[in-house]
Amino acid sequence: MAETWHEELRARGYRVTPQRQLVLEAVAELEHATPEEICSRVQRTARGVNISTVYRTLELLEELGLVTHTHLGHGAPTYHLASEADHVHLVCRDCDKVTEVKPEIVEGLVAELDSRLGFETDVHHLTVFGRCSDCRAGSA
Amino acid sequence: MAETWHEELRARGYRVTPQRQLVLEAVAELEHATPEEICSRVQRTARGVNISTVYRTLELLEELGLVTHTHLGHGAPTYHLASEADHVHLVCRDCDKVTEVKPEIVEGLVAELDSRLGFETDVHHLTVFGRCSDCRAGSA
DNA sequence: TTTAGTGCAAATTTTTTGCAAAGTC
DNA sequence: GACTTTGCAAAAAATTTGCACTAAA
Repeated sequence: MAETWHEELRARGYRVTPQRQLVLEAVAELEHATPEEICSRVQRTARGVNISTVYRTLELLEELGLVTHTHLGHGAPTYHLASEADHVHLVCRDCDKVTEVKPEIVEGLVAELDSRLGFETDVHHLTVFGRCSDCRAGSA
Repeated sequence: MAETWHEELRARGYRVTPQRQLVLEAVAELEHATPEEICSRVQRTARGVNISTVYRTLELLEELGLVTHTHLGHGAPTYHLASEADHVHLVCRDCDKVTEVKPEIVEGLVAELDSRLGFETDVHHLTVFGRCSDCRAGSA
C-alpha cells in the first residue's frame, strides 16, 4: 500500500500536498467520518488546515476513486477509504446504530443486478435501512 | 386510500391541516422530491405555505410512517410515500440516472439479513449505487 | 518560474427555531 | 376556549466560492 496515488495525482496534473495526505490518513483512521470530523482530526496534526480544503480534497480523492461517501443518516455524509470499504452498512432507523456486515451477504443481489439489468453494484456504497434485532425485540 | 391517516393524526393529538394534506399529496405525486420541490408544488395550490412548514410536516409524516426519504445523490434528500415505495433504487454514479426495480430482486438479501442477523430491512430505503449498463458499455 | 493549492472570509444553500397570529378540535 | 400549527424572519448548519498568497514541480 505504498504511495501509488502520488503518481496518480501527478499524472493527472494534481499535486501532492501535506493537506491531501493528512485528509486521506484521517479518512483511513476514522472510517466513517463527516467532513467536519475529518477536519478536526487533521487539525490535531496540522493546525491550519481549513474546512474548505477538506471539502475540496474529499471531492478530489473521491474523483480519484480513493475514497467514497455514504449517507448513513439525515445529516452530513460520511467518508471512508474505497479500498477498505468492503462491507455493507446496516442502519437501524430506531436507535441509529450502524452495523457493518461482510459483502458476501449481498453477493446474490449483486449477481442478479448484473445478470438481469447489467447494473454493476458498488458495494462500498451499499447501505440498508431497517430495524436492528435489539429494537425489534424491544418494541412491538 | 381513504383518510385513515386523519384518525391516526388525531389519535396522537396532532391536527389535520390543509398544509399537511397538501404536503402529503405533493409527496405522492412527485414521487422523488426534495423538500424544496415539494414546497414549490404545494405553493401552486396554496401560495402561502412556508418551507419550514414543509420540513416540519415531512418530519411528522415520516414519524407516522406515511413517507420515507432516501439520499439519491449528494444533495438534498428525496421523499416518497411509504406505501408506494415498494421498489429499490439503482443510482448510476456516472450518469446519475435512477432506475427503480421491483423489490423481488432483494428478497434473498432481506431473508438473509433477517435470519442471520435479525435485521428487519426497510425496502423503501434501499438504494444501490453503481454503474448502469449504458455507462458500462460506454466507457472501459 | 509557472501553475496548482491553501487559507480566509464572505456568499450560498439547506435546515432549524422562536414567537405571535391563525386554525383545529 | 385550549392547545396545536403556521408563517415569517432570523439563526444555525453545511457547503461553496473568490482571491491574494504560498508552495509543489
